[in-house]
This record gives sequence, C-alpha cells and structure tokens, in this order.
Amino acid sequence: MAEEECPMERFCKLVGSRWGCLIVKNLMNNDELGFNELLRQLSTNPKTLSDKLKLLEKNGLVKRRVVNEMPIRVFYSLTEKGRGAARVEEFISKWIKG
Amino acid sequence: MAEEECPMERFCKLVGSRWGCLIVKNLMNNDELGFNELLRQLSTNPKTLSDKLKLLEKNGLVKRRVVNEMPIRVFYSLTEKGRGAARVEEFISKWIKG
DNA sequence: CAGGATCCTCTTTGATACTG
DNA sequence: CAGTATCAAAGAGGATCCTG
Repeated sequence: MAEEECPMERFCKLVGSRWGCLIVKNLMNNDELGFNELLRQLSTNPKTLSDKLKLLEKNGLVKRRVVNEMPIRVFYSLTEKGRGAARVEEFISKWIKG
Repeated sequence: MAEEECPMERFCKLVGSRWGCLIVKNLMNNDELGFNELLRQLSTNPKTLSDKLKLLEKNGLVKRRVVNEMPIRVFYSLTEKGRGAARVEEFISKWIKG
C-alpha cells in the first residue's frame, strides 16, 4: 500500500530493529568501534551489521571514518543526531513503564 | 538471538509497523471506531487489522468495547497509555527533523 | 580487517473466502 | 458486523564462505 510514512515508522526502521537499536547503544558507550569489534560485541553476522550500518549512515545517525593503513581500518561512531536517538529512547522508556 | 529486549524495540513492535502506527493515529482522531470502519479507513485486510488490534490491546494501548445488539458491534478506542504513544510520536518527529 | 555474495528460514503482510 | 482460516508473497535476519 505504500502511502506516506509517519515519523514514528521512519524512526522505527532505523533503530527499532534488534540490531539498529543495539548498534546505537554500543556506539553510545564506545565513541568509536571498528567493524569487527562491533560484530563481536553484537554477536551477529557481517551482512546484517553491514546492512544496518549503511542504513544508519545514510540517515545521518552514524559516521564512518576510514584509516588508510594496511590492513585498512574503518571506525564507526554516532553523529549528534545519532546521540539524539538515545534521548528518544529515554522518552520511550518512561512512557512504556508509566 | 533473543536476548533481552530494549524499550525502544518493544515500542517499535507496537507502533512502529505501518499498521500499528496508523491504527493509533486513526483512533486518535476518532474516539471510537468499529472494526469495519477501521478496516476501510486503513484499507488493509481483516487478518492484519485483527492481529494488530490484539497486540495493541494486550499491551494496554487499545480498549475494546462490545455492544450486544444484533448484529454485534465492537468499538475500539485508545487508552490513556495509547494516547501517550502520540506524545512519543511528537517527540520523535522533532528529533527526526532536527 | 572490512565487507560482499549466497542461500536459507522465519515473520509480517496481504488477498480471498468463509462463519457466527 | 466482527472477525477466523488458508495460502501466497515479501522482507528482515542469519549462517557461511570468500576477497581486496
């Protein structure tokens, strides 16, 4: 049916899934993490993580920093907007308990 | 892998899907609606609507009121908690735009 | 180390038909 | 009118292997 999408829905597609949610939380506690570090912490698979990171990056929640060493390294961190998602979560927590 | 669930995730399962979201919005504008009225307004199918309504009811967002006439009528409305979800949406809207 | 390619399963959604 | 039953389709997530 694909009519327009409400903000709630857009939000939930980003951080409402198991992994979107956990990525934000982990980056919240860690400043910067490499791909495989994240992978281990979330105990998921590369495809799922990669997909989610791309989505989050595209929507401006996550920042990618590439370091050209050998082997190459890539670090992920939250943007200001991404940190805002944590505030949203607090708000939601209160509502769901109240 | 089914560890514990964050509040964000629980919230999103309720109102983050296309239909959960629209049901809340429609009930927000209408006080009370019958099953088929809702069905027409959302233009979805009975199964999807029925499933979602059960989930929302189970989680205390939606109230069911049965009127024993012939034919039987059932009205759905938002609870206080359900109305709170609308406030959460406002908060999210601000964040997603900002 | 960072991720792409495959393939597979499970859940959600949907269309349609039917019942009390 | 308010749903349930059935079946098909699509997408998210997952396991595993592979490459620059």
